[in-house]
Amino acid sequence: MIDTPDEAPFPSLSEADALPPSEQHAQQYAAVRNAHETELLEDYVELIGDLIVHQGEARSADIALRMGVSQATVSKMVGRLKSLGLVASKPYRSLFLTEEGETMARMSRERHAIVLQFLRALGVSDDTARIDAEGMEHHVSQETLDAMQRFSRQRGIPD
Amino acid sequence: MIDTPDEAPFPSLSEADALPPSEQHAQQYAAVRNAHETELLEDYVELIGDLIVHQGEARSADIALRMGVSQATVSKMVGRLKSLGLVASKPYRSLFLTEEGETMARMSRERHAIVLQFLRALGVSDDTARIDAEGMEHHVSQETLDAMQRFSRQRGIPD
DNA sequence: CAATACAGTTAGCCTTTGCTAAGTTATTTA
DNA sequence: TAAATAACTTAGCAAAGGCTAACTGTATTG
Ligand SMILES: [Mn+2]
Ligand SMILES: [Mn+2]
Ligand SMILES: [Mn+2]
Ligand SMILES: [Mn+2]
Repeated sequence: MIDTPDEAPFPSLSEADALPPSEQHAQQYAAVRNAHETELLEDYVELIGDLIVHQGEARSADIALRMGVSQATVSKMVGRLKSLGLVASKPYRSLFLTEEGETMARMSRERHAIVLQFLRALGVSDDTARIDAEGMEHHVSQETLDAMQRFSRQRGIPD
Repeated sequence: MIDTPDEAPFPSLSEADALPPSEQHAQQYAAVRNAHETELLEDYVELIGDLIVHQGEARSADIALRMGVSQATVSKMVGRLKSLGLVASKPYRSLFLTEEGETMARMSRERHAIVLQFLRALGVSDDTARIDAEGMEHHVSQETLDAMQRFSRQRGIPD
């Protein structure tokens, strides 16, 4: 049997980091699963809000086009958004955000903008920054957002 | 009908950013959907590799504990990993990574480490950095990884 | 104003990712 | 070594998020 000392004589530089305690580890994954539950809702309400601002109204066909999914998929998702009280609409008519939907949209938009600006300030190209921000935004805590904002303000491109 | 000028006389400072062209916008969301398809696979192989290194073997019960899911969920996922050729095992025995699994685990682990180190270098606390890195890692392009690594090396905590 | 085109919905299918409950195999210990 | 415990698997269920095909309603326009 190979001799396994209780404590290494000195820590090797190439030694891999130890695993975190399992409860903490589990919490990491739980936070990710949690984010996944609201991600799409956030992107939908954000997009609906943006369409209302930029095009005057939010129509399912536009959402489908911009999301890159079928209209049927949008229709089903809109049903879910309505049942969650985030969106209001009459059959065959365009979409509106409820108060709650507006709030979620505003928060998502702000968070999205912070992440995007941060990536640009880091030196990432615009196209890549947009792609990465679309996914990263949902996995960024307030603490990290604050750090990003500090960084952007300090050495970022103005505006 | 309301008069809509072809071009605004001058850009307002508080004007919201225009929406990206719809094809580009759709590509952003497509990239996120794409990342979601491999995310869990990456976390599983990474964890299996880590367990083998740190505990000598990877057992389903450990994975379930660390992932924070039921053993049944792990069992089903392991079936998928095997069918994808990432994992090998005999019924009721512990798990091994195939060559392909090792490769995916190594890449995931490296990417994960870059993101984690970067967040710490940005000034984010360890606990938060771990949580955010677990989700962000799957949505970070090579270009962004490079930028993160540059930043960490330049003003990061050494090691 | 009728025909057509466009927009929205519904039905039915699939995959992924989770769960619980019940069974099977392996390991530990009395 | 038999019983008990722990580990693993299987079956069956559900929700989320995709799809296509078929249908219904709205808007345009000849
Ligand atoms: Mn967004
Ligand atoms: Mn997004
Ligand atoms: Mn990881
Ligand atoms: Mn992860």
